[in-house]
Amino acid sequence: MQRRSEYRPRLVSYVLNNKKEGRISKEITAKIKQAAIDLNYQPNHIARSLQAQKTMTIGLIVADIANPFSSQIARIIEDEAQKAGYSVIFGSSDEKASKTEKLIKLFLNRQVDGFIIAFPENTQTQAQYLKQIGIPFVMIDRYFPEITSNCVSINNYSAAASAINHLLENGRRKIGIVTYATALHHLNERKRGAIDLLGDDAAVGEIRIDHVAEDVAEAIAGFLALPEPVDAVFFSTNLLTVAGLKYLNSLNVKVPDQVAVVGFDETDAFDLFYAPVSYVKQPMTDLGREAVNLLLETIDDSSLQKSVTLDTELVARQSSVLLR
Amino acid sequence: MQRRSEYRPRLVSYVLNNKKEGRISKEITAKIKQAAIDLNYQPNHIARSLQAQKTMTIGLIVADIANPFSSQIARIIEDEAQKAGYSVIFGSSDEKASKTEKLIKLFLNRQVDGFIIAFPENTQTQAQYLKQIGIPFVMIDRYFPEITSNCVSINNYSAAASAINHLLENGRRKIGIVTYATALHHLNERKRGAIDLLGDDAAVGEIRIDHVAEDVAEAIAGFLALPEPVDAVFFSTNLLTVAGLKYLNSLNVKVPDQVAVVGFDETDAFDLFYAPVSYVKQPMTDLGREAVNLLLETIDDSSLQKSVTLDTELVARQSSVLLR
DNA sequence: CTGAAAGCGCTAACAG
DNA sequence: CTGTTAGCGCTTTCAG
Repeated sequence: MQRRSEYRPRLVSYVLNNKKEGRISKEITAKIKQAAIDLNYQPNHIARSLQAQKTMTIGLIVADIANPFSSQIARIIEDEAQKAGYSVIFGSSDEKASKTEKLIKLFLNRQVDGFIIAFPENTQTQAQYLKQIGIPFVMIDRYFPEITSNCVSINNYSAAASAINHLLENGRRKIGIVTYATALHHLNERKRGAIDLLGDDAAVGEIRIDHVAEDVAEAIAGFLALPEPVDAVFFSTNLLTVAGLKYLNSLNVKVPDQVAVVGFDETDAFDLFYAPVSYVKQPMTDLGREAVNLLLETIDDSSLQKSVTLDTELVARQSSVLLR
Repeated sequence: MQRRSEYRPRLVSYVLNNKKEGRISKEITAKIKQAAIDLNYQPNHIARSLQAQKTMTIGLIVADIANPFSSQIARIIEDEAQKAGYSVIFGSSDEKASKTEKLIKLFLNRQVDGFIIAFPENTQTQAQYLKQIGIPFVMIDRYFPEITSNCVSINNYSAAASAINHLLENGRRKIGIVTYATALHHLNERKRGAIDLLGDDAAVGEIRIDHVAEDVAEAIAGFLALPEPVDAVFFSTNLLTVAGLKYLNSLNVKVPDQVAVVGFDETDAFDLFYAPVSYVKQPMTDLGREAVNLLLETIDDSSLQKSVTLDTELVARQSSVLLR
């Protein structure tokens, strides 16, 4: 941890950067390297950051790092960033605009080189602010159609449509859709993708994010009490899917016999359900990788403006198979 | 983002620190604060860190941030750290000593004020090194009995014992134990807590961490092929529990009729299983909170040496109820 | 090729 | 009360 050496000034720069310019004789090079090892020299990244105006740090803002979707993405981002020498500092927004704003300020003060953010509702201002001050950032998962900026997301509309089509092809007639009551565009695209295929036949339950269990129960109870009860439910989110399955269990409704189910995102819970749950699988690895790469490109060329849209895969299993 | 003001030098220090010493007249105070707002002054945390020799950053090293146990802990740590003005930089060790070493070096270079680490196997050297250089750190979840240092963990021995006792009380006679083949002390304590109650009656399966599905299947198959087949299985980890349940499902073994199950740690999957799974519940919030608090205390007083051991709770549900 | 010096933005110390 | 200065550890620049 100590430094102090007879060669202070350019030693560090040399040892670390192998600079061509200002070449140093081979013997002194060796001597310096040896000295660095002997003294267990450890560069002070902070000092370097201050002078370079670059911290090699990415600020990651997710909804909640404890949510599997967020943490899986975080893991990929960690790995991908690390390959390029970047570290990741993270924060959870809890879907709150105010927390998002605080985290952005904080990370900005900490001089992160760029952001990867899953923006909550009503944070257009924050996105605009980042654009305005010209700091590199990429929106992941969520995005604002009215703000053109770097963005990595899935094709939400067709992802939902594929789930509904699958249910229709498997003989389901009356399909319930469970989604959040939200202004989040990506979720509304999922809703639209589903409804466009169903028209008036669609039953829609809109769940308040802070009353998930309660509202999901109410929505499904409503679906089942319809004159023509639903024979399938599509959930637009993993949390909603889990909540929905719990409620169906508590009602002793048989999946898929009475109600078929298609969920969104992957979780172990889907495998363990007595009828393994069909779901829309997001390309997590690609999402994370593309986000980091796009950010790094933007750090290099701040004028960049690119949108990456990835396709999903429908994993069909027992929870939605054809009725016999 | 720009600074530049007529009051450069002590403005910043004052505005930010509200220092008592070197008091400033009220009017100039107001003027300075106004100027800070007008210029949208944002302190440069990096510069401050360099001079203060303090980054207000905690390095968190977990096994894998994508694992729910890690990410739940990370979330608590984030919140708790934030209350004290700290940010969290994280890395996943993948249970590899080499990755752990790299991350420690990296975070050290980045001048973190302290570490919270879930040490993998064979990283005693790393822990010793941290002790030796005198940087504050606390071990979480995992620890080395031979290294006295700050540590927050659960009482693994009695946690496992409580699970076994519960199974015995519910009429189970032959209990299988599924755990990792590992040098990790906390897992071996769980094993010991279980075996001490069972003696020769225990059937033990030791799973290689990189062959979980395969080895779990083999272990359980073995349990069931015993002259006296097991009527219960205790899993020492959430990943093992999930793998075990999947395999039992594939065998069409009925839980709890044929085999009772107690798992470790919580996950949504346990709720959705047709027989909600009993499990040893770790006090996640307390674990995270204590870890941060202990670290902060150690940052204040580096001579501190404290071990916090927390108790677990057995959540008994249908997967292990009394046979009728 | 190698020393010396400046400066990144901040805070602490020391004079006015 | 307020202005000036030095220095955190690094890299870049400018002289030798």
